[in-house]
Amino acid sequence: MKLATWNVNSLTVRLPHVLDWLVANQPDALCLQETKQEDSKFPYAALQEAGFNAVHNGQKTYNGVAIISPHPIREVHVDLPNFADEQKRIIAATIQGVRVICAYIVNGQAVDSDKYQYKLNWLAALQNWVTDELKQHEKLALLGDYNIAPDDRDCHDPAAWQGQVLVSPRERQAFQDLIGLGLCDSYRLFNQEEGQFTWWDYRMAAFRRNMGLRIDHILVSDALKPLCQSCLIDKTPRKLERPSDHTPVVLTLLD
DNA sequence: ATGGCCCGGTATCCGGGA
Repeated sequence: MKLATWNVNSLTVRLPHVLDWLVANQPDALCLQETKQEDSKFPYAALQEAGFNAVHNGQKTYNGVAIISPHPIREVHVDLPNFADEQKRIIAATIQGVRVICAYIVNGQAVDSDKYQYKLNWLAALQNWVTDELKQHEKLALLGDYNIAPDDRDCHDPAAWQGQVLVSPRERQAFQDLIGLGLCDSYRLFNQEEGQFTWWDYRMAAFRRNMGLRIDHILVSDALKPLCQSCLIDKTPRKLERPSDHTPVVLTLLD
């Protein structure tokens, strides 16, 4: 089984890349973030033509999440319960017996901003909800754009980023709190290197210079951990014309 | 040569992303 996550930074712009990637990689589930479109604009027909079902929780201009799969998509859930939020950041579904949660975690902008506090509150609500989901679904994967680089290894210049949003101690603690639920960072099961990134700024030739962050993650429950075969960052789409600034992360599990 | 972006909206810049 192959699970993947990709922040596409507008599905309207990136649909050709997504379709090409789906055909080439044939994932069992692809989680998208930042579709930036209402449900009525979501390209169900184009995906169907390529052999994929999809569910979408979208809004105009901002945010928006989707799960795409060639299999039946069951038990669909949107948004965090007990957390009033206009922003569309969560969609979950059961696919081939695995609970797949697609999350677009808040960016936070700057540690002294209201958006940072919203990020921490949102993460606390996520923690509560995932706790409940784990009680109901032993095989669970939490995929998405976390907007958190968990460790200094996951940042191209830890000294320059010290204390900034995306690497701040409180955000990293929230990430570790998720790990504490019995999840693990599947990428780090296979690779301990620094300089392994999933996002590079569009500016400053950051991709060519590998000035990036590892902020897109696939966390898996204890029941899935022994089934993990590989977890890879696919830089191919980042090299295309008009790329997303994020690139896919792909986890392969034993069936 | 060390750095100069990209997206949507209804805009001819601005807010947001990270």
